[in-house]
Amino acid sequence: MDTDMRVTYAKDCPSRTVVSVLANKWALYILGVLGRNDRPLRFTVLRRHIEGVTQKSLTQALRNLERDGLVRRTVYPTVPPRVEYSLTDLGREAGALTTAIADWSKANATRVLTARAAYDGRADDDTDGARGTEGARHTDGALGTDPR
Amino acid sequence: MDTDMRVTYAKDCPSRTVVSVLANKWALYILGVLGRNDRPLRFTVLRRHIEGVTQKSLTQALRNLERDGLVRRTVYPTVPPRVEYSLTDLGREAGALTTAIADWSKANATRVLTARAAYDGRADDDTDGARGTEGARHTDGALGTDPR
DNA sequence: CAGGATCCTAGATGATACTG
DNA sequence: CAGTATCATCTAGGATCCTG
Repeated sequence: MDTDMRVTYAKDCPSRTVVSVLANKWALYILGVLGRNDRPLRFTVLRRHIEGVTQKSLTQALRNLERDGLVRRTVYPTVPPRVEYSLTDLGREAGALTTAIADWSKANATRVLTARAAYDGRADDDTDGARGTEGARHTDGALGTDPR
Repeated sequence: MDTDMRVTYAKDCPSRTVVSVLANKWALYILGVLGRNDRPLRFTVLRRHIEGVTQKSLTQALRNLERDGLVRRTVYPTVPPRVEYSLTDLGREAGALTTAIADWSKANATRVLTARAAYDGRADDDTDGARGTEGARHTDGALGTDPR
């Protein structure tokens, strides 16, 4: 009867630190790509797989994942440089989880999008003419502007 | 041999829209809390469970989840108001996945944090005195300032 | 109690240019 | 190729005050 009083996710809980790493679009995609191929991938290849990511964001996300021991970065001192990324054991575990999310997202995208459309429809109704609820809610939504 | 050329996560892939919903700290926690208790929870209770979330962020996250059909919002027209949140079937599915992530995070926090410390240690070495790699990398890290 | 409306800023992201 | 460095931007999120 005290479930109303307990704190499930305490601020200082270490799990929060880890979650905040996984709760990242790019990190999710990286683990996904790396998890699906088990072979190490090069920076550029990785980037091609994750359409729309800038090299900066990708680099940053990779660094964070490397720092947290989820991704291994191997540098071959050749010229031109060759850097390969692969999952560590830890990363493979996490990757299984995030891949599950990506897969579920793909499988259920329609259900979600339908619900969303319905919700927006309702909102339009009782918002009358005042507006304010239109399409621009999320940042990432699938839009048409071409990848560049 | 063309796995190097294929795009795994296309920009217009609907899954990306869904992932961007789940790739959110607060959404993850909400699904987690709601998933663990199967009973509907009130706004304030929910908020207590997720330490550190502001009412704004919580409201926003809940709205998005409701919009996407993952969370059900029930309003009781009493005074004072009573609003309860619970998972839909869709939300329960997603919740299972995100809870898995939260659990894994909790279970492996040490491994991650250890790797992180090691990485930062190395960085400190070859950064010499120049600095720039210290503790402030991530936003969420467990800090000491009290919840308020 | 459960938010809505505002104001404001740190940090995330994008665009661009440069380099070992 | 695989970044690093910079500058401009943008906005999610925090702090506050208000209300049905």
